[in-house]
Amino acid sequence: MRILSSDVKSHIGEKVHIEGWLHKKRLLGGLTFINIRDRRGLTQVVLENKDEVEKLRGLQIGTVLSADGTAVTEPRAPGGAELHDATIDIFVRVTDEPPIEIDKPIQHKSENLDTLFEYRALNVRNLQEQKIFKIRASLLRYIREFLTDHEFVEINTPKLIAGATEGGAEVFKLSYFDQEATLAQSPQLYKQMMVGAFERVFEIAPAFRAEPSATVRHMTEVYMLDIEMGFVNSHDEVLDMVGDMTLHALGSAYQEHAEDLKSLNAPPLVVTDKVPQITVAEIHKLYTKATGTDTTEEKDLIPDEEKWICEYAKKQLGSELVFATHFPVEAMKFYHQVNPEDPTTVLWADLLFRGLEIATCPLREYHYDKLVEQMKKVGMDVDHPGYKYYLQAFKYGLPQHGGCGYGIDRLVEKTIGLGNVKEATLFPRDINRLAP
RNA sequence: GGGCUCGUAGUGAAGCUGGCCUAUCACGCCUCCCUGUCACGGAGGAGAUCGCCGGUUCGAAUCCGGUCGGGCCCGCCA
Repeated sequence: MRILSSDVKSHIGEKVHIEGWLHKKRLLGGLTFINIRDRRGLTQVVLENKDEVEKLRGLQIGTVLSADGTAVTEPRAPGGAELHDATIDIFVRVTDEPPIEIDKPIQHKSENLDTLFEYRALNVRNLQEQKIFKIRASLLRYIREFLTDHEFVEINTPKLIAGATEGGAEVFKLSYFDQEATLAQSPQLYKQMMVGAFERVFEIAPAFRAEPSATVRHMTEVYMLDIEMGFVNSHDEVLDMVGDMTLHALGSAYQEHAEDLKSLNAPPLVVTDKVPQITVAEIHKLYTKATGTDTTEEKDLIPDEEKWICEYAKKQLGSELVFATHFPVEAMKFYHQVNPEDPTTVLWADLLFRGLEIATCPLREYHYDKLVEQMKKVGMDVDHPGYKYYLQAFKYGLPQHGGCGYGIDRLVEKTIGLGNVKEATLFPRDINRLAP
């Protein structure tokens, strides 16, 4: 019966059987230590019998094996327990020398990220590297937990779609039998349609962007959390939901992974009970005053401004999370709702975290006639199959609604304090990389 | 797409104002020694036509041109 590494200490005095990968060997002459890795971590096994050590001759790290031995308490052992009088049994012999070392910190210097991804299948065997993806899984779990608790229904929408969905980002085109199809840049239109059925929906899925961006914050395939909620009376209701969800996910992950985050040099989390809001116009004003670079004419926030306002929010407001609200109407998308109290702005906010935009959270235009008008204004074909089914939902009744498009990769990157969104992604896709 | 920058054993780096480079170091690998290691330690060893092509030169890892491949910033970006 196999037991796992973390359970060895609860079987002291018993003969136990463990299975895993050879993670490290240290031969000290008459005494040999090996570390066996399983899904929980490492077990130190002591081999004193020369025949057992000889079984490992020529075998490399990664060899799959089992060990049978007596679990003993040993203060000198990592974790306080280890296996003695062990015999080993080899399952899979690995004789090729691995191209990278996995028992030492994995290089994350930007110049070496290419090597990181080249050997991704191997470097996630590094215990530190694994933590990134366990934390990612936890963040997703807490997000699902929060949304489910708030009566959101998780949906799945198609990624193969007919023609252009919207202006903006470039789409990937592909042949679909005798038609042309595109890969979805976002589930935007579908999630809005589903408000008509479920009121509250969310989806966690990849989105595809054919932008030739070569930066530390862009990929061509990104994991998006999309949320949409109906019957909202104000933009703040949406921002509160997204803000509270983020606080729940971050707070819980920071608690669950306190040690992991510390060992990854993640910065301590500085947040308040509610995510503070600052208008874009105010940010431009503050930034211009502080740096001398005039951004008051910009319609969006420039990258340096995003960094600056996050520093400002942390120092002045005690929060590393901040909403930049009221984007100017010049930057609006056809489905955004113009601010009824100030037609020069739209009810659209971006959630910024540690210097980076991680979510965009607008209130939608929900009146059929107004929406059609806004679409026609930007030259969209409302009869195109990409839009006509979307408009059906509005024609037959959608309440006021809003939501967000939320970059999961960016959230993970910033939570851990990594420098590049690709480091938070197992198999990143960018202009140059399509494999592994 | 524009600008800048980098390419040297399996990995990470040094050398790069030309010759002392027959290319250095660390980790990994191989052999041997070592009974408490945990980035074990010690002795020895193998492993690189210095991304590729061409040029300048008596001589190129080093200078020049081209090319291929990375990276960073800007732009683009539901």
